[in-house]
Amino acid sequence: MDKKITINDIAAKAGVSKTTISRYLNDKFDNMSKTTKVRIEQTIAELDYRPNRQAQALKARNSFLIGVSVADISNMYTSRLLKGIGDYFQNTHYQVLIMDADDNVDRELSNLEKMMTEQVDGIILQPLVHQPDHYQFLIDQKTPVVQVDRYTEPFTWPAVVSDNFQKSVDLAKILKAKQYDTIIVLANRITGVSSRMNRYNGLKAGLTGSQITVHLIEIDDFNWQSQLKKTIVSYNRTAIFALNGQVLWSAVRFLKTHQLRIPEDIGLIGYDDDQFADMISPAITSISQNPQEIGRTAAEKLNMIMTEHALLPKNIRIPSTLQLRDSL
Amino acid sequence: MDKKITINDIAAKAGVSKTTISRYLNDKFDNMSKTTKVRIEQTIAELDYRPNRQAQALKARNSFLIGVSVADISNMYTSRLLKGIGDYFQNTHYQVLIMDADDNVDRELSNLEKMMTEQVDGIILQPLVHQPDHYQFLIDQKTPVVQVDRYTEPFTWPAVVSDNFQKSVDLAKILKAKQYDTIIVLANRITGVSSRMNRYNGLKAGLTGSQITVHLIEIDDFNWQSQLKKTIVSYNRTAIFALNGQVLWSAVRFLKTHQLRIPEDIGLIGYDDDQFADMISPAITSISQNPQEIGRTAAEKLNMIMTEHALLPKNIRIPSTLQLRDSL
DNA sequence: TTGAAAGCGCTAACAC
DNA sequence: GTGTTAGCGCTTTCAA
Repeated sequence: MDKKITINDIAAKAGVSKTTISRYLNDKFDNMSKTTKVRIEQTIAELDYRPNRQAQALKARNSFLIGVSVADISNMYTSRLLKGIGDYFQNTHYQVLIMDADDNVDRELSNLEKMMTEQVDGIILQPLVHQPDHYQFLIDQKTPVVQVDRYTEPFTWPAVVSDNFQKSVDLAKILKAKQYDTIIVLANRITGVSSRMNRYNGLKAGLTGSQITVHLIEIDDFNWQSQLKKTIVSYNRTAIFALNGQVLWSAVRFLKTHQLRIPEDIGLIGYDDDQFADMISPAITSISQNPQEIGRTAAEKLNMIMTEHALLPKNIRIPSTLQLRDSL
Repeated sequence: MDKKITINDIAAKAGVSKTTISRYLNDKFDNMSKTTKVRIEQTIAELDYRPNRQAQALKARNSFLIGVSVADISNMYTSRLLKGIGDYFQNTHYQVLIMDADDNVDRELSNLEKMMTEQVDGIILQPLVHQPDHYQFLIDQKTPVVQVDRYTEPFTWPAVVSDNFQKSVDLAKILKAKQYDTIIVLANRITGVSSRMNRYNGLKAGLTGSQITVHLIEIDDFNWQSQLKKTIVSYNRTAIFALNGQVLWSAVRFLKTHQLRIPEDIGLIGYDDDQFADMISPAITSISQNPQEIGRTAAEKLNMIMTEHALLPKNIRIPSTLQLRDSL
């Protein structure tokens, strides 16, 4: 690698002091002669000089780095979330440092530690843990944080989330109208994940007063398949509510394996993955979130906190939409 | 935000010079008294001090930052690629700066410029453009680069890719055995994208000597649907070869809309998205890549170049697998 | 076993 | 209109 060109090289070559170069770099042309400006411009172009961001950051005492901690980078929800975040920061002077917790609490913590040593100016966090004191060091450092998809409780940082509870209440109405007697909620471990809890609790809330029973089955349990089978055979009209895209596809695969017909033998409704949900027969009724908008909004809010010390509401809810198709 | 704790604060509180603190931070305990070490340890814990990476980077003259430029962050291939890259660098002292070109050449260039000002130590690039001189400034700066998924030509940087050409040759054999008379290759614009070119050319190469004709239809063309329809009706036994996951699903949707049965009316084979490919009826035969391994390997190779100035082969091919299902 | 001092690339207060 | 100088937080040489 060549020796890097620095501000001193430019100053020497252009025959001015580095202060003047710095002024040029920061658009302070008020008191700069046309000739100087042009000469600096040429020199920079000639030497293909780029100011060193580390040095600028050191001086400015902030890094212009944003940390983004996601639960698992390898699913569609996350991809679209990151698209939204990236689109927003694209037009700012912030760079985005994305870290994947891989659904591992220790790794998440280690990632957040790394972000702190990188001096990130703010963090967008999809928390793995529900208790905010787990993130005590972030609180202590007073780092600006915006949560996405889920939140910790009691309130610590604002969160941009889907309208999970309300949409499940809406869903409950439909389920009642369709005369189901049992709903099986199929999910990853829901304890401590606010989005999943809200979907589950919303459904139960919407169902109160009806005769419909709700069973929760977590696919992290080794015997979820036998649990599921047992529950299905015990009731007449059953529907499965799959709390996210990956679980939805596990459910579809399960029903296919056991040759259960949708919706004749069993109803099915899922979250996410709507681009595939209408691809199979029958098309799956699903609740479609807007992760890109969640990401964009979270980025915008974080920027507001960082630049204007804005005070935000606890929750900002981005609407999702219930896509009625043929599986209920 | 509180005043940040610096090495000086620790030095003052621990009653030693910052040199000693620096030694502690860099594990240089050879000549350090036990007492000093313990006192420093306590002071750091007490003040919750974290060394400033910008300052370290400035001094060390490298940033320990890796730039990753992806064509489009919002698809499964990319997610899994990033998972692999992240997993590798997780255990190093490098951080990963991911930037999304959003399939936009200008934005890609702007992203790469930003990476350079961030002083990244190396770049993993999924190039949008085939001509290396488009990336001339990276060449001039002698930045270590490893390409993924695609490559520029003539040779400039090593690339970690799927065995695209060979797998298409294999596919051609199957297509011949199944007595198709026409293959429609459905793709995004293939010019300048080496992976797509290799899939297309591999198919043609494998088909030479047979009577089978090959049609290329690019779904970026506004009238691709009518082109596709026209081509299908002109032949007897036609199969569609969809060159990536997104195109595959466009094809499935098209066939569904036009009520064409797979494989009776038309054969179908696709790339990627194998987790959904066996979900629909009939299950779709597809070529399944290993993007996570591509990412991991690229990261590893880049690290080798950066640390040992390793010389790498032009191409490192990660095997993909042909998943025979029911759509041919 | 430890410290003083210089310097990484940049910015900004102050001077002229 | 431009330059001198100090300093951001850290590492490292040289000296003690």
